[in-house]
Amino acid sequence: MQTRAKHLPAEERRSVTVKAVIDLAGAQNPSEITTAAIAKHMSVTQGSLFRHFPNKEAIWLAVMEWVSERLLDRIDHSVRDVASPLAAMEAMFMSHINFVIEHPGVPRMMFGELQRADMTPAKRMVQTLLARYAVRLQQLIDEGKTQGELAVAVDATAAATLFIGTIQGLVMQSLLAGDVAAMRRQAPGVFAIYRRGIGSTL
Amino acid sequence: MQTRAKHLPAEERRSVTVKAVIDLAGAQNPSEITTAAIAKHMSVTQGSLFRHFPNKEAIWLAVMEWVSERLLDRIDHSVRDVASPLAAMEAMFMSHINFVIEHPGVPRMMFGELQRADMTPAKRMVQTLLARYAVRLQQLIDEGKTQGELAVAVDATAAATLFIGTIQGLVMQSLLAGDVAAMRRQAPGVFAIYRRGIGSTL
DNA sequence: TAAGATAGTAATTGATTACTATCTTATCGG
DNA sequence: CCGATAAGATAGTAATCAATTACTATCTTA
Repeated sequence: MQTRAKHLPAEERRSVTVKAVIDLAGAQNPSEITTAAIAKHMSVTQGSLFRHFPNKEAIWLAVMEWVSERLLDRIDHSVRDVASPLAAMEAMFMSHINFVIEHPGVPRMMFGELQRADMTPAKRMVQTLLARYAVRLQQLIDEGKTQGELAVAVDATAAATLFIGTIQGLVMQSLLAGDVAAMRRQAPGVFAIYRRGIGSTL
Repeated sequence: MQTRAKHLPAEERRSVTVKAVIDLAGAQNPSEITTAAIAKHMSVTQGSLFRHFPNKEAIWLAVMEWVSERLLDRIDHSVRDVASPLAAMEAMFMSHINFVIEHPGVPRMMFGELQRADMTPAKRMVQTLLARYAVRLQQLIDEGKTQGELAVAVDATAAATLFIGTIQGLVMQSLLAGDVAAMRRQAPGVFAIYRRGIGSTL
């Protein structure tokens, strides 16, 4: 049969490619995603991918750019109009969790990219994303301390590391259970412990 | 020149192979470690590996068996003779961190194995390891509650998830910084927040 | 010390990988 | 409506992968 793939404008095709990679990463080890698998998932021949990307690395870079924009947008939007720093951190946490539930492959891709030995453009993009993420966290932590919501004695760097780790722990748990939605169930309990750990009041 | 590799007993050669994989995993994405790279790292030809392992998967299984034994031994030993459950958890945490610092590839291998789509023997071994780990944690948490060190209101499952996540967060941070030893510096601060989050007293 | 068992090498296998050259078809501006 | 061009298919490439082969060196032991 073999129907020919729909003729898409280049930009749109690139966007579809990014989406395909994110989909596939939700079901397997991201570093084992082949260009053939990507092409198959979007009903296009393998060779045609290279009409829109110079090489595979460029595909990964595009994916991480997509992730950076969407994730930062999401958490920024969730934090807006939340006066309390602690409540803002919780909103940031939950919106991040929701993002991961929608795109379970994302944390795997980021972790996988970070452990590359060589410094690829995609790896640099992940580092930049996490740096920006950390800036937002530090800011909220500082505000929380001055407003008295957070214990002044709290190590801000450790608090930021643990915030990320909290999410990583939930991701690991969802991998273990083979159930992504388990994250949403466990998230409030986990954050409650974290909040208690940094909060000023008991 | 090419000196011939030393003639080793099979068991010893398998042990050397496991060590080689763990070494390599500390420096690159574990899922991209080839049999050729393993062989080269232990100064043996690629094909000779298959004298001692039926296939690559069997090598991975052996590695995860090694990890399971050593890690559980380490944490069990660190917990022994510590009366306070909370102090025991801290000892467990620090010995785990030390294990990871000695073998930075281990958490990457475990995470990578967990996200395999198919159920490989190695993946099952990781699941078993984490299940045993969780048992030990739950036990300490329960003891902590009965002894009054831990807040009874704490969600035990969430506390276990966060314990693992705390370590994952430190691993991620060390990947970002490209500095494994950074884990040891940050570990106490991170655990302090965790302890405050589950402890009964402020 | 002869002979079998064990552990190594070197070369090659088919499969799979990212990538490319060439041909074909769809889309769009004048 | 037509020609230019963008986007697709087809069919290759060299490199690399895990695994296997035929053969050799080195232990072990009767």
